Amino acid sequence: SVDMQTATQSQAVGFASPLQNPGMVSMMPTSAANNQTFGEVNQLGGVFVNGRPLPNALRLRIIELAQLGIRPCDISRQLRVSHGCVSKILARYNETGSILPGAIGGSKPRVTTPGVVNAIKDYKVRDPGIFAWEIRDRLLSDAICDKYNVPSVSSISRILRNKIGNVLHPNNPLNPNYVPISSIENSTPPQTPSMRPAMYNSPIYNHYMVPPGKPNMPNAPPQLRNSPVACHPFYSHSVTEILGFPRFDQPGIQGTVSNHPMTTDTLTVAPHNGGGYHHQLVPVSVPSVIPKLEEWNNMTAYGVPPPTQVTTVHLNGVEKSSPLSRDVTSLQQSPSSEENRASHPPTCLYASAPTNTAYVTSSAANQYPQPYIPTYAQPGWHQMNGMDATGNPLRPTHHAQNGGLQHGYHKTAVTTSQQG
DNA sequence: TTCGTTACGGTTGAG
DNA sequence: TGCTCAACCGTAACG
Repeated sequence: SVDMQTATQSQAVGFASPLQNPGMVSMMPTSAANNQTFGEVNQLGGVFVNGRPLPNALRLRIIELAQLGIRPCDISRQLRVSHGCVSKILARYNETGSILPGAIGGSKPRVTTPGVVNAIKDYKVRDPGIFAWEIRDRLLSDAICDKYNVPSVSSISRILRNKIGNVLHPNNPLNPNYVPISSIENSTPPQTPSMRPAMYNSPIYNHYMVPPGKPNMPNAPPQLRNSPVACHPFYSHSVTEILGFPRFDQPGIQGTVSNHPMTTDTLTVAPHNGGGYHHQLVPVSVPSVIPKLEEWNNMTAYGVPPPTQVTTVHLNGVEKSSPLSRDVTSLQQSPSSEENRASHPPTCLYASAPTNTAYVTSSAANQYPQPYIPTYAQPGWHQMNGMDATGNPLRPTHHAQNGGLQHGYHKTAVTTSQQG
C-alpha cells in the first residue's frame, strides 16, 4: 500500500480519486530531486500521459462501445476519457477505419529532392528568364511532381538562389548575356595564374573547371571530367553529391540501390493511419519493436491476465454483440501489431463510472465495476524511480536524456495498489 | 445535456 | 550529441 498524500501534493503511487476530490485534477508536478514522475488524472478520473496516445486497447474499446450503440458521452464517462478525445478517435475511425493514433514526430519528407532540383536546373538552363511559378507549373505538367509534393514558389526561388547561383552574374553560364570563355580564350590553356583570363582567378574557378563546351578538361581528375562540377562552376552540386549516393531513379544504376540503407528491402513503412505522410520506417527484419513504455504495455508479462476482448454489452437491458470482434482478433494476431498487442492494458484500468447504464459482461468486463485503480498503481507497475525490479537502471525518457523532466511509467515487478 | 471545435501544454523523431 | 521543428497527443473549455 502507499501512503496517501494531500490532493495538491505530488504523489508517487496511487492517490485519492479526483472524483472524491474535484479540486485535484493535475498530477503532473515532477520533482527532479526525488526523481519521481507522475501521470495525470483527468476530470473523469481517467489516467493519461500528456502528449502520448491512449493505449490501443482503450482506443479499441471506444470503437467497440460506439459500434454497440453507446453514445460518445457515455463512452467518455465509462472509460474516463474526455469526450473530445472520444469524439476525435471515433471521427478518425469513421474517416480512416483505423483505431491507431497518427504518426508522431519525425520530419516531413523533403519535396526538393535531388531529382526535383535537377529538373529545376534544367528548366533554368533552357530558359534563364523563367519564373519560379513557371517552373512550378512545369514540374507539375512534366509529372516530375504532383500536387502533393511540388515545391512552393519560394522553395523554387531558394533553390535557384542557393543551388544555381545568380543568373545575372556576367560569368554565370545561365546568364543570357554570358560570353563563353571559348570566345575569349583560345584553345591553349593558361599556364600560370597571371596568364589566365581574369575570371579564372576568381575564387569560384579553379584549374579543374572549364566552361561549357569544353567538357573534357585534361588536367582534371578522371572522376570530374565531363561532370557538371567541372563543367559548370555555378553547379555547386552534382546529383550524386546532393544524394550522397548514386541515383536510383535512373535505369542502369539500379544495382546500387540496395547498397544504401534507405533503399534496402529491410525497410518498410509502418502502418499509418489518418492521412498525412508516411515517415516511420521500421526495419522488418527486427523481430520485435521495443514497445513504448508510455503505452503502459506488457501487463501480462507480470502475471496480470491478458485483457479479454469485450464481445457483448448490456445496454438498457439489451445484450449486444460487438461487431468489432473480428477486428480485435485481427489486431491481436497481426504480425505487425506486436506493439498493439503489447500495449493492451487490463480492462480494469478504467473502471466504470457508477452511473453508467451500459456495462460490459465479458470476463474482462467483469472487472469493470472494480474500484478505480490508476495504471501505475496496479500490480506490476510502479513509478519510475531510476531502477527496475532487477536493479537495472531504467531507460531514461527523452527529456530525462536531455536533462529535463522525466515522464512515463516503467514496468517493474513492484506491486502497489491504491483504491480510490 | 451533448458534441464539435480549438487552445494549450506536452511528446516524438527526422533532419 | 543536442537542437529545431512540425507532426502528433489528450484535456479542458467554449459555444
